[in-house]
Amino acid sequence: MLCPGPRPRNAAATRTAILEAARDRFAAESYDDVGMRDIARDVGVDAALISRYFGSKDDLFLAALDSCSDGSTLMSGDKSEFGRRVAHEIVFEPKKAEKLKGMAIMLRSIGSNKAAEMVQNTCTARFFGPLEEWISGPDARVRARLLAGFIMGMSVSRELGGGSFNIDQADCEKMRDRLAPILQGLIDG
Amino acid sequence: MLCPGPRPRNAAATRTAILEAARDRFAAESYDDVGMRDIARDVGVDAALISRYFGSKDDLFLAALDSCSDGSTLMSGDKSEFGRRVAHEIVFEPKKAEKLKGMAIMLRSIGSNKAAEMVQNTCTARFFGPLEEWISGPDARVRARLLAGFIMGMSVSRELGGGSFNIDQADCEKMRDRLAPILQGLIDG
DNA sequence: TGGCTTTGTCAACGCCTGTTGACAAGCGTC
DNA sequence: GACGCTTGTCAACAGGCGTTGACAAAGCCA
Repeated sequence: MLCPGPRPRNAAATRTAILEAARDRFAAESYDDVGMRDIARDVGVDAALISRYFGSKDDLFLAALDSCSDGSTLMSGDKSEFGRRVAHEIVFEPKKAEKLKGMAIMLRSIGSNKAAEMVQNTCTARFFGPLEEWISGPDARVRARLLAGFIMGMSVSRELGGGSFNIDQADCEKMRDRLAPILQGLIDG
Repeated sequence: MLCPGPRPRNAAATRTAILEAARDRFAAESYDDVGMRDIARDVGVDAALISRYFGSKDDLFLAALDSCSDGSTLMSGDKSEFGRRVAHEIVFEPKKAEKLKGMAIMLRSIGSNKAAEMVQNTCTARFFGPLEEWISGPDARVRARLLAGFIMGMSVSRELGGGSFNIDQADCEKMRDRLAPILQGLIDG
């Protein structure tokens, strides 16, 4: 998306472009691996401009995290179909789902000392909390934690497999069909 | 464990001490966050010595990973008790379990570009593979992936909660009791 | 047109990193 | 004791990082 010639003067558009680039970068690489100059290059802008618009790298990271849709989008739709729906997304639409970009960012940087606290706070406020409320019923907190753990765990498992589960289409369907009732069981109580 | 005065001349012991310190560091912090000087300070040695003994930081990381007991220790014991045993360890003995230190290292650094490939290879060779073999039966690969995902996911979930599940003792027991049959179900087929 | 603010670029700073080669001291052997 | 190998230390390097302040140019307003 880089164009020759000077960048048009449009602060709002530039700011948005930076934020989007940051979101993509942080969803694909860890906090430490993402450099201000990388993001700047994506946008076609000087790295100094990011500092001016967003303050520090931490602030940019938080802004990127906040700009993602929260876990509540995961909870939209029929509650009785949650298991099948989420299992399908996990197995067949790994990161295409824009709704999970926030989770991708958190998973990427959970290991980084500099980002851990920000990630934990965001996760509690925008993922664990809403999920727990939405589930409701007895032991909601326990079930929410198990649910969140399983969902994130499958993402990690795929990541550890090098970006895919390394199984064929038929096995993917089997995985989905095994996963769905487990997730649904945690929803139903 | 730092002593005043010069370090006694004992290459083997020093090498071992470096390896142990590296293992602990990498299990607690990401590849990027762990510095050669940090490890050196833990051992009470100069950072240059690590380079001489282990080559590069990558080599040290791999050596630390290799020195951990592999996933097979997770599979020791009665297969029919796997669910209860592992669920208990996950909930009540998070990282005390030395047997999971290798997994801790992998989880810490899975997000880092520089460590990702090493982690993926190690994980496949020493965790996914053995688990898949051990499970056996129909859809072993699918069940192994789900199992591994769930186990790791609970570690991530705890990490995202700031190092604990933030639930009381009674809820911990409930979590264990819900987790156990799910894991066991994946073992039994 | 002349000034003023906004928007973006550029060069540089200080800091931290992994790694290297020269140097010092311990220790066994002749 | 003198040699030589081993073990550990020290200082320095090159490279990358986030951030800063000075500067250039664009657009707006009088």
